[in-house]
Amino acid sequence: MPIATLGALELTTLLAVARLKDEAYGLAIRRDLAARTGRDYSVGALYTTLQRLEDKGLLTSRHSEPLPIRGGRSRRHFTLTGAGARALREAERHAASIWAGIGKPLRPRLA
Amino acid sequence: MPIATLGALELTTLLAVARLKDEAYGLAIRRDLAARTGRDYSVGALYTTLQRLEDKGLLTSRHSEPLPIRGGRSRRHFTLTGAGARALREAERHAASIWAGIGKPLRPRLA
DNA sequence: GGCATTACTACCAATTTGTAGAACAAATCA
DNA sequence: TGATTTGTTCTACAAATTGGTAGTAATGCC
Repeated sequence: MPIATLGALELTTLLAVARLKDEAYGLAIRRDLAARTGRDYSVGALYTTLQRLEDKGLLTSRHSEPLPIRGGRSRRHFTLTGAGARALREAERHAASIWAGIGKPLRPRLA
Repeated sequence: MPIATLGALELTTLLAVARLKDEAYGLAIRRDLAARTGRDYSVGALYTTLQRLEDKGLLTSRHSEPLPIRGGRSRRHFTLTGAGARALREAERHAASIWAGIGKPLRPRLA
């Protein structure tokens, strides 16, 4: 069996969680995804993915206290686990590896 | 219509073709993939992918003359099309976008 | 209380992706 | 000629990932 390789949406989602830190809950992640990728992922697609990432041990979640704002119900906050961080480093290495040796015009600047 | 997003193997394959240039034919691509990714893709997986990429118009192929070496039968050589190059640039932008804002600690040695 | 808003769950459908591996083809070598 | 090497084609499938819909829950506002 392969080394549990991440799907495209899984990687994007994991990165969104890493980026959003304390603000990493479902709908915020969904907004981040939309902004980054230019497309809307359905609510179902997102939560399915988050759940799968948690099942794989790359994320954990906890429910927050409700907030005193309109619609401020409890949010499910996600955090990277150690394995999640490792998976990202692994993904990074993989990206660097497959892009290596590709000429400037086609090469990404991951700065 | 979204610009037919590339699968993981499709992207890796496309990059291998870009890198190998004149030496981009089936089995050489397969060796490159193995070296880059650390895993062996089956012959079927590779040619299926190459065929898909050609169907999508991202690659073209032509058969070479046989070579005067042992087992030197005609090879099917692949080249990037304009659309293929564009797809790579698109993939590059996408990668840059999803990785943007991710702190150094998660992206250790990025070439 | 009733409504709009924000958020998550459950369940299911469908597409995409990757796989195996045998068969076929053509070349040199002995 | 027959063995060996390199290379491609085919087919049919298995599994993983992604996408969608509808429903439920909690909150403040009026």
